[in-house]
Amino acid sequence: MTYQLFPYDRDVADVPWLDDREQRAWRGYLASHTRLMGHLTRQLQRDTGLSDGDYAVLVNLSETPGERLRAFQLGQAMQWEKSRLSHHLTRMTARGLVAREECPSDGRGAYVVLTATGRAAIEGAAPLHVQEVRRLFVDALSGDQLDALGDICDALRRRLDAAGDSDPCC
Amino acid sequence: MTYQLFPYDRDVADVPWLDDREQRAWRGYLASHTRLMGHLTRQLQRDTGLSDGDYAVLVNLSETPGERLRAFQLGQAMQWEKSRLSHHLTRMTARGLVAREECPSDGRGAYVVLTATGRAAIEGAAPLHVQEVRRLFVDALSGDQLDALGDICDALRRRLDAAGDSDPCC
DNA sequence: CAAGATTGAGTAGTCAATCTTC
DNA sequence: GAAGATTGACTACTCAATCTTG
Repeated sequence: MTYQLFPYDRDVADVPWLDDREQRAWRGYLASHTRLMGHLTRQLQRDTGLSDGDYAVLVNLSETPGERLRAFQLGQAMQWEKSRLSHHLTRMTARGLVAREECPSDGRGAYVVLTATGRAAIEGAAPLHVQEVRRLFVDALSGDQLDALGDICDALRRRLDAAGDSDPCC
Repeated sequence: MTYQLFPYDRDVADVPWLDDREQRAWRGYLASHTRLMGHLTRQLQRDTGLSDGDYAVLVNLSETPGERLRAFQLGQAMQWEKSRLSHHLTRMTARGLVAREECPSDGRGAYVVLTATGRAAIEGAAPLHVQEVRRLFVDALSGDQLDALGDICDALRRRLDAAGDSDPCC
């Protein structure tokens, strides 16, 4: 199975290429995210032993009353495929960071629960992580830029909603 | 991914937490990127058989005079670890998308060259991909927003440069 | 049958060690 | 010794198939 050129089943000849302004925004968006997340990921792993995925799971659970979520809720919040989530939870369970519990109201379902170990891990990691986010993101931008970026990301999210983004996690 | 930040219910000494405006920008930045890239990645794979990584390699090569780059240049452009690049080039070579060539001026080095197959692949994929980028990104934003985002991403990269981002690819 | 979730196989990425050449 | 690059082992993600319950 290979590269395979796709037949032009859509009218793609009329799609205009990106102009300079559009290229600058798009490529800058991609490049800044790659570099920034690369830095934060390495910092987190080195200083706390947690991956980005670990951190995301722990944060979502810690923010919930009862420190528990149904697996599918967790998957939706993180936009993860269900199999990715299941595999990851298996690994985190083996490390003692989370636990699985049966769901009384739905026999198919499973709760994911924060353990004491998991709580300690996120409480230790969060301040270090926030420090880096502040240093490399928040403090690099003006207040106006933060607001503008918030608006931009909202617009992108609305567009994805309108486009009926087919989500593998739902 | 560091999706969200853990809200402490007690004061954390010396770590200024993110306020609402900062949280909105940071979480929006992460969430919008996750959703947008997820959509584009699936579209690219489904319609062209190329992964994000394949596409990035092919674009970088196709934009170069001679359609060739030293491996380390390619790695820097994409911010990839050298081992990741090497493994990926091995797979792309097996599929006939790129080829390796010896470097005359430096016996240690290797050139990565676009093949005719690779050129056909990127030429077929690019219009479809650009169409999606335009639909979900460019057309979702105003001209002012595109400029603002360009400025924001430049600021982020300047901060990373100044921070002496320790790069695994260099 | 649809939804929630898990499993296994195959593919991709990371880390450390290695090799060659400068 | 350092830079460019590759390799192998281990870990992580994707896709399709499966199982159970609603």
